[in-house]
Amino acid sequence: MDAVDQAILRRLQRDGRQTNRELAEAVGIAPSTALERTRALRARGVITGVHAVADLEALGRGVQALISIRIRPQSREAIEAARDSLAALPETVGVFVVTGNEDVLVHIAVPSTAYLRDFVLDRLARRKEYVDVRTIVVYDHVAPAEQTELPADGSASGRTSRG
Amino acid sequence: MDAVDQAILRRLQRDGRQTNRELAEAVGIAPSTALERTRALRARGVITGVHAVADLEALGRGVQALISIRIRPQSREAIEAARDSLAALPETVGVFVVTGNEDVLVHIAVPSTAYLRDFVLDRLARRKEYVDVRTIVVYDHVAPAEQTELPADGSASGRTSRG
DNA sequence: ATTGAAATGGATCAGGG
DNA sequence: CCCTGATCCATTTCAAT
Repeated sequence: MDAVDQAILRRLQRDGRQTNRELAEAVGIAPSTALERTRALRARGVITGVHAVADLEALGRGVQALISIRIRPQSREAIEAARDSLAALPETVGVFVVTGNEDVLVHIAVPSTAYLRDFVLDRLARRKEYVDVRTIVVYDHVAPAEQTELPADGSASGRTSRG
Repeated sequence: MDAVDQAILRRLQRDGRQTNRELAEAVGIAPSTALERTRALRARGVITGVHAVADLEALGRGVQALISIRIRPQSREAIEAARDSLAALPETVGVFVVTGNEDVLVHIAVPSTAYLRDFVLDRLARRKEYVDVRTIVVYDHVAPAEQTELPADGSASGRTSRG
């Protein structure tokens, strides 16, 4: 990942549909080179895909929630099964498998609070393998499109050690 | 949003770089029509953008966490300022503004647990306006690319009322 | 690893159903 | 609102550096 790769990645995260020519000109290389670099980023698994993003409000899903769940039994199999089954629901935006008091956190977006209630009560709380189902309403969710490599050292201001 | 719009949205969420021709053939309309439909989806705000997605592991950021924070004062201004300031950090993958005991939940991805420690202690816990900073490690995070409209009624199996 | 040029194929628009 | 067909332009390949 040299500076050119980083610039390409940054620009494609911002706009995944810009033409290869624009991209090449913006980063100062020939179109054929830009194409090869971009392909290499894909081949190395740095770029996993290019996706259109839909606005959840525009889809009539203006109510968002995070639902924490403990899975029983607390085995790898049960937790992975829960993760996949929850991720497959059309209401689901994301699933986190986490440490702490809960095992998974499900981010969902639904049309209304009535829908939210039915979803939680009828589809989650009823399952014997999901216990301690707790709902947190999400007022707002922002997700920066640009994800970059990080400098090795995270402390921009003030380290633990001084020497 | 008729069936054609939904099919277009679904396919562009899966692959935002497929050609307009492929798209048109897949959904069974002419390329010019597909172009117009796609533009309309953008114009209506259903499609907000097309973005390349980077693999956090490949970026050397294999350690993820969710950090819950209470904001003080608990005013709109303070919470929105915190949200924007947290979203602007290069470590941040997403920020949730939530109900409950905490005000915001920050999803971050960093290179190591040492980095995580420094980030939490030096960059968050030091701020007087962030109180009750709690870290949950994320073992796994999945986010389905496809987000669709939902049927008006969420209870696929078993309703509260019967008649 | 990068480039320039040639050919293949897609985006786009006008005109008509 | 949708399609057909023509033009223009981007993508892609490849030989050479």
